[in-house]
Amino acid sequence: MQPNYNPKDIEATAQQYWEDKQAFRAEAKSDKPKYYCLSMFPYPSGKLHMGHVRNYTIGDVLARWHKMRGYNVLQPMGWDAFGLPAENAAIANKVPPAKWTYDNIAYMKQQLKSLGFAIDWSRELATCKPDYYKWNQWLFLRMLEKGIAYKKTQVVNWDPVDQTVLANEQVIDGRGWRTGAIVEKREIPGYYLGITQYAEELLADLDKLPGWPERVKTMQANWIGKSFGVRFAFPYTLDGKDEKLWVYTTRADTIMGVTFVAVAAEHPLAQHAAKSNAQVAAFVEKCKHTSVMEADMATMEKEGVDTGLKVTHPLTGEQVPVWVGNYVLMGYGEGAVMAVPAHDERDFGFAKKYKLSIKRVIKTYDELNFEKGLRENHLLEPALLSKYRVPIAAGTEHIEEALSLYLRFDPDEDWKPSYADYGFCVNSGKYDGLIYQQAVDAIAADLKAKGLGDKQVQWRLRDWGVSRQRYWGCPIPIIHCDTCGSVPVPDDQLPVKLPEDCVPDGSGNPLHKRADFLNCTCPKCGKPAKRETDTMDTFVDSSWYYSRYASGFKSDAMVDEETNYWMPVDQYIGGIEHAILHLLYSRFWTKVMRDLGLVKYDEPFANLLTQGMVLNHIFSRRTDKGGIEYFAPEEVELVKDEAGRVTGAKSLADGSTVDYQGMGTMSKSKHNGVDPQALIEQYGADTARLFMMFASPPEQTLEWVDSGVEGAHRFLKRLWNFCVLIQKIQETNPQSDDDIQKASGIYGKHIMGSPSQYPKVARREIHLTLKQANYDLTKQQLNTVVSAAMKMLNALGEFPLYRKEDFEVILEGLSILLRLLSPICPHITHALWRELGYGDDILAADWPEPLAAALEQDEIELVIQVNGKLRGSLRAAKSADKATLEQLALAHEAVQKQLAGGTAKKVVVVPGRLINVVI
RNA sequence: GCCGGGAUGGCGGAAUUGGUAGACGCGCUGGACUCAAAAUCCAGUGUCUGUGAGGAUGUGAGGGUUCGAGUCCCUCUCCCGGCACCA
Repeated sequence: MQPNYNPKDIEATAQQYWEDKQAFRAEAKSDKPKYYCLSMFPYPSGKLHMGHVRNYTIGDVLARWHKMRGYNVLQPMGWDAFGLPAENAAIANKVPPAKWTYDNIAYMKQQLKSLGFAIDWSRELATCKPDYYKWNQWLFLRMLEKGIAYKKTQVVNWDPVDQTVLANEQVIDGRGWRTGAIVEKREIPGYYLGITQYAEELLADLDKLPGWPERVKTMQANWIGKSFGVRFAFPYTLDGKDEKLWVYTTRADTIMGVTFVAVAAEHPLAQHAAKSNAQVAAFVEKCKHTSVMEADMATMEKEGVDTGLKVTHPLTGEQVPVWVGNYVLMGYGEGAVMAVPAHDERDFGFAKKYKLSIKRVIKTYDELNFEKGLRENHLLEPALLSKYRVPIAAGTEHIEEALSLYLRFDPDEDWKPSYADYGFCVNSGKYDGLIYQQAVDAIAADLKAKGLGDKQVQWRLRDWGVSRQRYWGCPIPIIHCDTCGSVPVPDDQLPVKLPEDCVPDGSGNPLHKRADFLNCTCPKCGKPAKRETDTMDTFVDSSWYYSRYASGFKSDAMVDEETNYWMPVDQYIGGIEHAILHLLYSRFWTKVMRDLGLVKYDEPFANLLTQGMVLNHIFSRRTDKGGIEYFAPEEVELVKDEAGRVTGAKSLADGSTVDYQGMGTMSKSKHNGVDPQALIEQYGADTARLFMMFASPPEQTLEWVDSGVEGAHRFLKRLWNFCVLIQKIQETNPQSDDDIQKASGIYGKHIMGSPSQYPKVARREIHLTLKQANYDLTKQQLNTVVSAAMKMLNALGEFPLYRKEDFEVILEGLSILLRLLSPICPHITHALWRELGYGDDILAADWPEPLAAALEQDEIELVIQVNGKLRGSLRAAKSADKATLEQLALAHEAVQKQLAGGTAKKVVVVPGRLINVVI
């Protein structure tokens, strides 16, 4: 055994051992229960960053832990290899995205291997390979046949200078990131996948996922957004023709408070008004430059203009003005909304801004309760006043004043959130007094009778637009023929291969210039035709890779029967940022595959662990052109205020000022990723893994700091040194108490306390800590598993070897410690397990379980509190009953001191824990 | 803005789910070893107060429930993730 811990040697040796034994190859034939452990595959951005190390170490710990507990484990790995960064790299370095991507994969694969992950590399895949993306195309064609895929117009960001479509990420404050040009909205045709056809099932099946975090299920449910409302129409006459303006609302109870209607700029009514009204025309034009992003839509200044047109209120018959609003989107719902300024915050602000009338039609339950509470109590109670936040002195009798303060509805003042609360109708004619559901029922019935509307279920979820006007993606298998229109590529001509030698230059899709790709013959009529140049959203690639891993990689089928053995994934691990889109798309894709008879499962991921993001500082600066550039944290010097908070930064290169953007996810595009390579080279993979797991629990956001790496490494060195010592003692083959004392160097020295108690205490500590660690593993709280291993080493190291049998306690404890630590630090534990002669392969060892006999104790310590404050403690027999404990506590000097001769009002005894004396 | 989550010493975090707040580690301070340094080992370390035993105070802010609140309830502040073309 080497006297010093040398991670380079032992890690290489351990990895070679696993390689030789093909230790992580998964076979679908097994008597053992299966465990499919999957970490989200990486985008090959160039180098791993700490988020990857965190993600894959968590997965590896769980995979190895299950392997040791007797499961048949599959842990695969691959590459989410299509995407925008490859094109950006091509623009910057003039290298084809394919070459850049394959080089990155090679480098990152070697990085992953050096971390010692228990991956079955025989199942590696890359989504940019034709044998993979062929099946994207094949399934897309099946969806087309079933009417799940279809074509319609989509709105995109258009950079007028580069003449190209921009991703949302590439639009900074309404301008193109490279050109600084003001971005325009453009409508172009594109393909959509009908995920809304599965909305009901996607929502309902969340209940079949007990192994998912509640927060993720809540987010998905809110995203799908099932709502029960009323769709109805405002009739109007235009150019002598009777027309209807349709809207949808979930608040039909407020319909009598409608004072205007707002339509999108692209709505036919707005378009009509624009023809004769220059003001409307100008506004419609201006709306072309508003953002397509929801976050921008929600925060931007709400603006509008009166079209001068009027529609008829379907129930009152009143004439209602029609406005164009920049906050109404043509693509969503009807492209028009009813406005009830009294009970909707957005409408309220809009009405006040443009001096439109506000009509109150709802009185809330709170108002009713408040009024009732006041009248019944006569006196104003503080609790009631504070609950309703009425600024009036408590205890007075000014009931009418309090009522007027709370009940006052004043459109001249600011909006109050309570205006949007549910309640009962007022100022609503025949509907007065009806509560929400009654009012909605009555109003829907009346509208239906007039043929102007009905109840309708609506979803927030929209169909999935999959067309991307980009080169580095999976080609959409469509051929455009002048005679036959859009024709699907026949199955036997799949895959439509993407040429791998293009170099994008930022001005549109290079496929447009590739005659060899573009020109083809129409499969229907045989005439010359053009290929579709749009490629698929990369979320398509990641929507089914898990089922491909789990199958035999057949060239003649998307998946095979093996997928039904491994699937669903038993543990999926990935960043919380994927909580909605990726996970929802994957669930949808699985259900489509199931309906096509390809797979037999409804849901792809049985258990989900959402890893917290690894954050680092973000620094950026505007370029001369108005675009944006990012600086890596190592390129700048922080500027801090007196409180030590980061306020800005300076470039180390030229001392110029750089903007501080706060903390954010490590990413290639923001240049704030930390490469683990230096860490691995200096300290080894085990230290990197240990530190990452110890830093915080998996689900928690982690702000990157590397202080503490030393500590993790120190622990491994201490462990190594301790094992060296133990091996030396072992080699002396001690036969007596004297032998063991001589070997451990305590012979003839005085030992404090009673040496016979030490092994018992240490052994209990080991088993108790193991119990906690095993429990933490089930909770996937891995940072405290590391603490447990540290505690065990502390316990073993503190304990003097006095009797011959004490050495057995050490050997037992050490075997527990090594096995517990092995999923986190597989290399060092592999080496030590063999060195100390426990066996050949720690992976084949049984997982340790705490022994009841080691945990037993007959006396326990109880805490004594007086009025909930800690005042002392006492030792009592484990079997002592409540009355005995109460007597002991009352007799305790600390309690006597507090009582000062008085008597206790009450004594609370919590068995095994504490006694609280109330005086 | 909307949806979801978070906030505990100088720092990362722990707390058996309402029962001893600060486990474990980092950092810092002091000491041992050394010609010296590194490494290693030992001791201390929330804050205030006290020579000391001790006392007071303390889990983002404010209020509430309880014998007892980091944990439950209400209100607020700040931070992070997502918002449909980053992946």
